[in-house]
Amino acid sequence: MKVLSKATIYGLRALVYLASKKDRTGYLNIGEISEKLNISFHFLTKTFQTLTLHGILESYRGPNGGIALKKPADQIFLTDIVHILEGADFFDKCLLGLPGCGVEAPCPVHDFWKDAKKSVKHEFDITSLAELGEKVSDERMRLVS
Amino acid sequence: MKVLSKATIYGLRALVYLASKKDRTGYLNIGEISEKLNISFHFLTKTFQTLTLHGILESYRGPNGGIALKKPADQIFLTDIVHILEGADFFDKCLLGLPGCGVEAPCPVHDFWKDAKKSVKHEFDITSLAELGEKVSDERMRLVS
DNA sequence: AAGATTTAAGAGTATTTAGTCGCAAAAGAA
DNA sequence: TTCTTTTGCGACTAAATACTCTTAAATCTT
Ligand code: SF4
Ligand code: SF4
Repeated sequence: MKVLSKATIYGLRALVYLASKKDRTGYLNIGEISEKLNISFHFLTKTFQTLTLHGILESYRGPNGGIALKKPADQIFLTDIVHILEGADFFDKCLLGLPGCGVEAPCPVHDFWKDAKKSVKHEFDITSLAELGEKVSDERMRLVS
Repeated sequence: MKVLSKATIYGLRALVYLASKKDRTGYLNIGEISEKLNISFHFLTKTFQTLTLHGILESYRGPNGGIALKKPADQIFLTDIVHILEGADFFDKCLLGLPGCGVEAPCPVHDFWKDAKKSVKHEFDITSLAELGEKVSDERMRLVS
């Protein structure tokens, strides 16, 4: 049950890492993040650019530059990230790949799939980067293999 | 939230179609299925071969040959299909792509993701091809765009 | 036995996703 | 001004996924 692309996975891991460093002020260096989380620097940079473009991050070039969350971490939710990195229709996809999920005649798995999506979406809606960041720092959950 | 590959999607659609034709006896022609469901013949054939190899289907060559379910449709569940076509670890994947889901230190989304997977798995466990096939024939739900 | 039908199998191609590289642009430091 | 640091951006390469095509093997029909 792989639901997220690598770009989204890396972006999320990096954002949670960022949120877990809430004490540190200023910008966080992308090179450092990519090293700590063992993610390709250039690949991560591209994802960050997308997030910057969409108002999740703020970036700054030059010495001591880097990225920072543009809003408080408790105001950024998984749904926001996923809609940006996977597309606005992320939660509107048919399990059987049929077009126009929900709008036209439903496919035979409709009955349970619409509920499953709804419940996952709800979790994504209420889970903030702040919450995940705290879990990482408090309960030493891992972000890296 | 795309969770299934095209091979699995086509395979499932075809199996449900097959189950919906429970009145028809003998083997069902792959060419007919691919035409009715608008799926590439050769692509579908390969998926069917995998399913035959794993005891879901029975195939027969020559005139009036084709495929048929090897077991009654109410004894084949979505979990069976998905484990064959997507891999036995289908329900053991980390949302953040970390290895060893559940066995080692969990990732920060563990709390809700393990429940989400469990509940989807439960639905896959109890949903049979017979059930889906009946929905297609009785309630004219669609299997094709 | 010869020919037609239909699945099996494997090679080949195209598209998407993932990852890499090089250089331009912004900003600070010397 | 010149050099260094660091993000922005586009081109390039690699790998995985999604098809497509050709030929072989099994089976029936005549
Ligand atoms: S059925 Fe469920 S999955 Fe298929 S189209 Fe309707 S909502 Fe989407
Ligand atoms: S956390 Fe959830 S998703 Fe991540 S490894 Fe543990 S169970 Fe898997």
